[in-house]
Amino acid sequence: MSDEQETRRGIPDATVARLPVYLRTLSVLADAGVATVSSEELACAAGVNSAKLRKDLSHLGSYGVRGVGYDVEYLIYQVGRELGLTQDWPVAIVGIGNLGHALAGYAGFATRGFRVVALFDVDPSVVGRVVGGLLVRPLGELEQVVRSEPIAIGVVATPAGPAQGVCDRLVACGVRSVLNFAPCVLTVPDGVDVRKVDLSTELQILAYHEQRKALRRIVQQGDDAPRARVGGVAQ
Amino acid sequence: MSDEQETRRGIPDATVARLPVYLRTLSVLADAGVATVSSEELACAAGVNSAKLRKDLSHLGSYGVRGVGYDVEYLIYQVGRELGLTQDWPVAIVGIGNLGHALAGYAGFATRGFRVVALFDVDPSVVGRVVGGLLVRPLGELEQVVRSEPIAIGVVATPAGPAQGVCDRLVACGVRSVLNFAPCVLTVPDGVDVRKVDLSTELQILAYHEQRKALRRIVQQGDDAPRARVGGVAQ
DNA sequence: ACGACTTTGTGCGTTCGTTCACAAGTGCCT
DNA sequence: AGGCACTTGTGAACGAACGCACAAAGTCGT
Repeated sequence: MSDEQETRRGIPDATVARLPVYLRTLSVLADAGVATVSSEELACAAGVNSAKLRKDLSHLGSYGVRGVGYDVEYLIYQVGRELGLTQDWPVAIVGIGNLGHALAGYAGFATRGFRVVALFDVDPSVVGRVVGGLLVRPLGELEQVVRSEPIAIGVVATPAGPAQGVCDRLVACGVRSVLNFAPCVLTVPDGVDVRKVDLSTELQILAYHEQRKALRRIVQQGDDAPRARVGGVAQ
Repeated sequence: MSDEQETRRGIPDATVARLPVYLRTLSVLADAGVATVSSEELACAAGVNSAKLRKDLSHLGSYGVRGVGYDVEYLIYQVGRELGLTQDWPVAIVGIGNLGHALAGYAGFATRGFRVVALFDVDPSVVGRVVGGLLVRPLGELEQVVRSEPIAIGVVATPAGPAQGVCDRLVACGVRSVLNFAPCVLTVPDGVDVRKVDLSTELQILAYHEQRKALRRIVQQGDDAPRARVGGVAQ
């Protein structure tokens, strides 16, 4: 695929989802003083197949050197640039409960171009307090603040009930990317991206596999004589 | 595919990942007093294609009635059973910082068979405090506690540094499912499942798409003439 | 300068997931 | 009883993603 096409069409979603992992792995290597890394080493550290890693990186361009590997610093720069981390992304968090509190103080935000610039809540007992060095504002000021300081990404950390309403208001203010921690599906117009982070969902997926593993053990025990094809069960 | 095969081989990962969403959507409907729902309605509420929803549900069995739809209560029971939510899953959280604090108090845990039974931290200023009704224990007691009250799922909410060590200790105690909030890749032996929740990754994915949208707007505006090279981004 | 060795970038077959489209089944109304 | 309107469950086509395997391209030692 030509570079022109690549730029126009974009990178496969599956690849984009892995780039942050590569980036973090690379940062660890850089901090350890590693200057060059092969796809095999990097893939192993990132927990993926090396061919997949190479194909992923090839979507960004040809930044490797055959027989040598990738220059760590240079690759960090290229991946970061592709992800848009060379820019500054102002973030607003709505809903400063337990989770919002944790998010406001999360160091990971600051490290990579993300800057929390505003916190909002409806609860009068929370409004006015300072969390993570920022004043918590009443939700009513959302429109005004977002207009004065353009917000790129809105984080919804409210309960499920008010989440859609908050999201609608964010979108109305021009926010086109939303990170949703509320346990519900958010509906947005075309051109707006939503990603959901759901602790409960993850736990339930783990529970499914856990149940499966328990079941398999039982089958294995009681399955001495007849049907011996226990080995074939594994994924 | 026969039911026998289905039970043995399991349900596709992509389907398992959506079941919790269906379950929550169904619960909302049930609370609203809805007795019966069609695949089209449920799919819309859950934000997926109706054919996909039907195929997903068909993996659990034939629980729909043609011409009518699905019985909400019955489907809730079946999905919950498939996910293993009829059982009780004891959960331990390691790392009671901002995030661990939020997790310990998260209501979503309790609602569906998950029961937080132990909290651990290394920080002496946190150990001994009561969070979400539970005493925070020193990390040294982990082995002892996990043995006396079998833990099904371990939640790692520590910084990246100690995460792998904590994970290893959990696995050594017999924990076979880990939910990882630390920004790093956890390596575990076969038979252990790990799922990662990463706020920073999600933000970076949003940033990528946000950058893309911004770029596209620029191209659209300045693309009257021949098409100069798009922002010179790729090279 | 040259050959042996290493590692990238990618073409290709395979697997997994999504979507369409429709036959088969169900309830309702006449 | 029979026809009609509606909905499920699924075969089949399509598309995305994965991983193997290898040629191309580079380094390093002699």
